[in-house]
Amino acid sequence: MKAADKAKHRTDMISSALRSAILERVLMPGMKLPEDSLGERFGVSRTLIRQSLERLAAEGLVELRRNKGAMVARPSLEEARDLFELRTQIEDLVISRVVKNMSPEILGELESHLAKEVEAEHASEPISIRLATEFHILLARLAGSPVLLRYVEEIGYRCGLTLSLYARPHSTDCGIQEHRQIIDALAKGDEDTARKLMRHHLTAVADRALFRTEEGGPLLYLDALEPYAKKVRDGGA
Amino acid sequence: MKAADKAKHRTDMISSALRSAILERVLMPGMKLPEDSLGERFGVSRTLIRQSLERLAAEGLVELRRNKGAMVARPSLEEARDLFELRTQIEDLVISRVVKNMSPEILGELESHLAKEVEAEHASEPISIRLATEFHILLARLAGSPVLLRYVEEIGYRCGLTLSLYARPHSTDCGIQEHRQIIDALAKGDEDTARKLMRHHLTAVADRALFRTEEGGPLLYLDALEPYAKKVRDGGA
DNA sequence: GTATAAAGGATTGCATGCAATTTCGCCACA
DNA sequence: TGTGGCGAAATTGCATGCAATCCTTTATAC
Repeated sequence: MKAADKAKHRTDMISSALRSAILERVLMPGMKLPEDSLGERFGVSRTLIRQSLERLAAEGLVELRRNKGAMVARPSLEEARDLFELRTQIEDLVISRVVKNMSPEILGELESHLAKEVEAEHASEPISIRLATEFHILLARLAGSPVLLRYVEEIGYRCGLTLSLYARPHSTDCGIQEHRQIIDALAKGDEDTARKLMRHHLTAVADRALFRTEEGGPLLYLDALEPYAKKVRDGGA
Repeated sequence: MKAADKAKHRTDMISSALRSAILERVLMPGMKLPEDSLGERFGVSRTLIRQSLERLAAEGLVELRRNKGAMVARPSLEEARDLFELRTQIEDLVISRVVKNMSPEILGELESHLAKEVEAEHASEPISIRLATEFHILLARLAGSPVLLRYVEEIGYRCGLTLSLYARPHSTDCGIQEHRQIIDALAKGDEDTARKLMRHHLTAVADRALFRTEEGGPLLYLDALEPYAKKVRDGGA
């Protein structure tokens, strides 16, 4: 039996690449995602592209209109509100589970991630946004419930997408300072404080998403996602 | 523009049919789901079957092992516990939202569903199980959050699947009496009581799933799902 | 000049074909 | 009799082809 039994395969890699491209704002909301062009760029046939798009559609990152192709989702303000509200409640569940599971290893993982965030603070904005999102996902993983993890991932991704539509450009979208405080509260086992901090943190992020840019209709598809495609074609991790 | 713009299409219908078959215990956990046979039975090609299976796999109803085909999921006891715990917490969120949205129409929908449950009480067991599951889903719909609805659906389905693995056969899996009480509490706007009742209700269901049947390996695929396939082939709703 | 209709091009929906992988049966051999 | 390996059958992974649908452009009528 190969060690690569759990090898992620091409569909997974393509999905990940597209997801990253969306979250890092290389693919903006409203952009069309034609199967042919994507297939050509990733070096696979439409079959795999279609699978990936359907997966992303299930996550709410892509809109899939019948006979009219896929495009990066453009969540409405109403959906966005719903999403952010649900997010605070779901992450409440995460917090209480992480407090219950708290251990040195867990603390270590959190610290290690925060270090990465600090390091990337002055790097390119998309990367710091991604790391900020991944902080929440790491927390969810540490909560120990696979299903909860999936939900936090999905909500987190969709909130990220929403921010790229509605948030003002220059917001440091997730305060590193706030992550710091949350970790400290968790380390002390202070569930209540951690909860409050998380709530405040998420509310702050949501509030920054208040006024919209009102950018017009569907943009044209941009093929500057070469870096994403390359990884997939090379079969790299 | 056709009125049938939102026409559910074949993949949706097949997914629904398979989901029903799983929840109504026509397809038991561990059964193999070969693309060919299913395609033949539903009158479509493997392409659509594959799409459906992937969708169900995303919901956790189907396990999809690489190069080894699909089978009805066999959730472990650990997963089951996780699922039931998460379920009570998620449905807490549902309760408080429904209380906030309470209105005569909503009450009407609840009553109307309960009537169906009462009517089917002495009908075949699979149908009453399905109706019981749908009570929770109806509540989630009335909560007004599409994402929350999806999560409740998924968790509910998976819990239903779990019950078909671990629960004793003759349990009236969801007390109609308990649904009755929950509706009453909601009607009075008594969030706390409704929450407690729901918690108790779900715990009761989960507890019935304590001792396992320990049925062996993967069974053989049964093609007695003709009724499900027929609807799909006829294009009926 | 505007509006409507028809033709052409582009894109998706679905089926099928071929190669790769796994599984199962069979036979040899200890 | 039990075990190991080899080969055929079954099944999935992926690509491609054709038909159906939608969008765009052009031509024609008012």
